[in-house]
Amino acid sequence: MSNGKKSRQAPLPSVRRLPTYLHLLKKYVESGRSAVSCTHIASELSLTNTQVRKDLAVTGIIGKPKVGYDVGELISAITAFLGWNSTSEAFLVGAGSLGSALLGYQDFRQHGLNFVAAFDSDPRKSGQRIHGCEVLPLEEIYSLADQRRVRIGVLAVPARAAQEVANMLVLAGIKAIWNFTPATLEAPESVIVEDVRLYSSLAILTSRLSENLRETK
Amino acid sequence: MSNGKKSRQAPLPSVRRLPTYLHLLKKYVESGRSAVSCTHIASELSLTNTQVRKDLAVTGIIGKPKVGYDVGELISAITAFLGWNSTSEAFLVGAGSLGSALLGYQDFRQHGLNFVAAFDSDPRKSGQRIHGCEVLPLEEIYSLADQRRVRIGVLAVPARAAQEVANMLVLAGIKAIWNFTPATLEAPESVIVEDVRLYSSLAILTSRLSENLRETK
DNA sequence: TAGATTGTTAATCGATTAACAATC
DNA sequence: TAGATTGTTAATCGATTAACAATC
Repeated sequence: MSNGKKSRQAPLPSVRRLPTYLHLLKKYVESGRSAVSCTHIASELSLTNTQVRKDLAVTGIIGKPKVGYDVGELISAITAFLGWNSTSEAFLVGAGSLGSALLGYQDFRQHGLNFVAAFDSDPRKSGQRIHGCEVLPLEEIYSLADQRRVRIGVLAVPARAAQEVANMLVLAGIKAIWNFTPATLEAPESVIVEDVRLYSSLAILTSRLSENLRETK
Repeated sequence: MSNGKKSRQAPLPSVRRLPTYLHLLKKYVESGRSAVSCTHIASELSLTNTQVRKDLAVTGIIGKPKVGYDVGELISAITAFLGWNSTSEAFLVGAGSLGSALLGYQDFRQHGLNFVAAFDSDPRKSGQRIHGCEVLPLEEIYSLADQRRVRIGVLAVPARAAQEVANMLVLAGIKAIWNFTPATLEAPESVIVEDVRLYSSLAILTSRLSENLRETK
């Protein structure tokens, strides 16, 4: 039952590591380095060279034995693979302090994300501009999503409002939701939901910390 | 060569999921539910019941066949396991918009993190208060870290300053670094480094999105 | 009691790591 | 040429899932 368009999905752990490689490679460009080997990247990031090689392979890059990879080519390959060579229009929902901070990330535009408007349920925020982005009442999501072809919704509302706002985004035709709330969202199969899970990261930190403290006691 | 204090480390993926369970359980408390089964949690979060059971087991909780787990007990067990039943003093470094947003997260105090001061290299920010937290010049890290027993450093500086500030935190005797920058940090074995990796999350989102767009074309 | 659920052992799956031939 | 490095196949490792006896 071999399906022709299977296209061998890249392993998620590999995709997650690609931005780290990209960050390192950009430093190399600044320092004038033009080629780099997996061995070198691996030792820099405390990984194994085989892992780096496999990760880079998912982007389709081809290296040269004995030389390694061309830094510029590698940057292009990763950037293209991640879809960071073009931008998608995005809405921010929830213009609180986290939301405002996200609007201020100028770097997002170089990483596929272009905020075209922000929304907030608080009427006092309507009409304000945050980092150059206009804040609008929630209800205007629908008309504006139509007008601009907005693909991404960034969710930075309080957890209890998350599902309701997610529903609105889906209804507005958004293709992907970047969820900064701790809520687990329900959405149709066709809509991509990516959870940031800040508290998962904090959980790792604090559980290891309290483990250490127990040990040294 | 069996080492008595091996203590069978909990799998990281399990630890990452615990906060999600906790979030759900707290909603149950509000709605008055007092017991819950793995099957129920699993269907709510689109996981398998075996996975939920294994995850909960790492906290040491014991359930009752036919009944499930007591919601209150389960909340206590997860909270204790993650070290969220007490707080550690924390420094924020980098009082930009992201840093300010983090200082505003009141919820962190319920999750083991208590900001006692913020630091920024910009002298114009010194003396300001952000969400009740005083902003101090970077150099004062050392004296203040001594004074309060500060365990956690939260890094929200620009990537190019990350390593330098991390070094300062280590020198100041910090036990764990929560790294919001995309930089890969070097630190002694004994210091816990937990990376938030916002761009890894964004990479998953945009790569899946551009994959979808290619398919529908 | 019957049936749902726990706790645990075994099977499966996927990612990481090791090994090695091909190459410039 | 010799040696470092790539690309790829095989072995290992750990996490997820399945199976099932014990239990209230």
